[in-house]
Amino acid sequence: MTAAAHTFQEAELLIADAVGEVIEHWGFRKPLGRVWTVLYLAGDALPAATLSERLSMSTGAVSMTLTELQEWAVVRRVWRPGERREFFLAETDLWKMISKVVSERERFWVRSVRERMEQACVLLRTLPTEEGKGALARARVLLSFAQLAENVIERFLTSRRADFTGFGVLEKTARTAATERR
Amino acid sequence: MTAAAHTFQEAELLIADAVGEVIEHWGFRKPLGRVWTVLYLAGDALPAATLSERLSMSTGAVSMTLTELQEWAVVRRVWRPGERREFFLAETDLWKMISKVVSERERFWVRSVRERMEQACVLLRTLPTEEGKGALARARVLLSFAQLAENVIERFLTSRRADFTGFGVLEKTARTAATERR
DNA sequence: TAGTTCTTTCAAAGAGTTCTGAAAGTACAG
DNA sequence: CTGTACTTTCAGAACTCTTTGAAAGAACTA
Repeated sequence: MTAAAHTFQEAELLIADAVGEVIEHWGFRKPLGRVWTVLYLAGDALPAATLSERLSMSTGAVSMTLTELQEWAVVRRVWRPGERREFFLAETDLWKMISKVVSERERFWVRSVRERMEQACVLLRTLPTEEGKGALARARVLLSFAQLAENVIERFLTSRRADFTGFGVLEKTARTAATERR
Repeated sequence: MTAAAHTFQEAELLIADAVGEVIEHWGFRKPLGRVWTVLYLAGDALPAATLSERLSMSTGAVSMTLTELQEWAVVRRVWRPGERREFFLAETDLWKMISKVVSERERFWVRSVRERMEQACVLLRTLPTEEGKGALARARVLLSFAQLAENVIERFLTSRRADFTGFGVLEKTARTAATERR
């Protein structure tokens, strides 16, 4: 292997593992982030064997991971004329990917939390005791937090990027990237 | 047990489990959320035995959970004159709690992700190949996302509540009860 | 001091999750 | 149809995380 190829794979692994952590923090398995990252950085479709090699994963693990990534529409399968094996290509629109997960997973989850809190408030309202009244007041605070979260998600999904405009690193940096100085 | 007490505990468990899930989603153990919730809803200090009873947890689990909650300054220990056992009281300022976690945990974590991405970009800059240049461009996109996240966190911590003003369920309902401003 | 009551600790059990790799499945070429 | 190349599946292994409960510890009382 050339020195350049070695450097490339070092950087690749560094980013793959970082993304793996992020994605794990978000409730997915680490390998999903790692595999997606390798495909994303490649900028081109790659066969499963390459992924297995570069990330030291078994064929089984790669296969399962690619299946899951395709279910989330974050990777897609492509055919190469003349090639027998299949290639995999990463989705590149990050906002689209994030929206999809928020919309298909977070949304229902937060709603269920909010609903259970409402249900609990209904129960607490029937209580005449001092303890019951106090608990109701506090339960309502928690409920309002759940509602806040639901609102934020709803707005995010309609506005496509919530109110992150103004935090705007993206607008500037994504193009020029004057960031890594060392 | 009276009917009212039964209703109370049903509601309590409903909320405790919902909060447990939320907190688990946020990377903590479920029992932390459950125990905190019981204390919070009680609005008063409670002995460990009560928690163990109401949440069906072993004494050991309750003790460990309370220790962790105290480390996060989300519960504190209270001494009652004439009582031999100790009582535990929930912190009620939700924003304060959230800020603390973001500040002491998320902040460093996101920074480490961003740093690794910068490091990877530095490596990729040295590559003359087409593959290397393309990967660098894409790595910079990921880096800018990490920077965005870091910015959001930073702003959240300085503004105490990010730009959630305008999503404002909280202004109506919660402010009076939960959040006394600083 | 000894006795009582409550709390903490931690080794081991238990539960849950993820990965491996061999075998089965699929698809294509000759 | 048969052989080859590749992919998927899934039972079991390996691993991680959590909880239990008994014993040690601590704090107070008499």
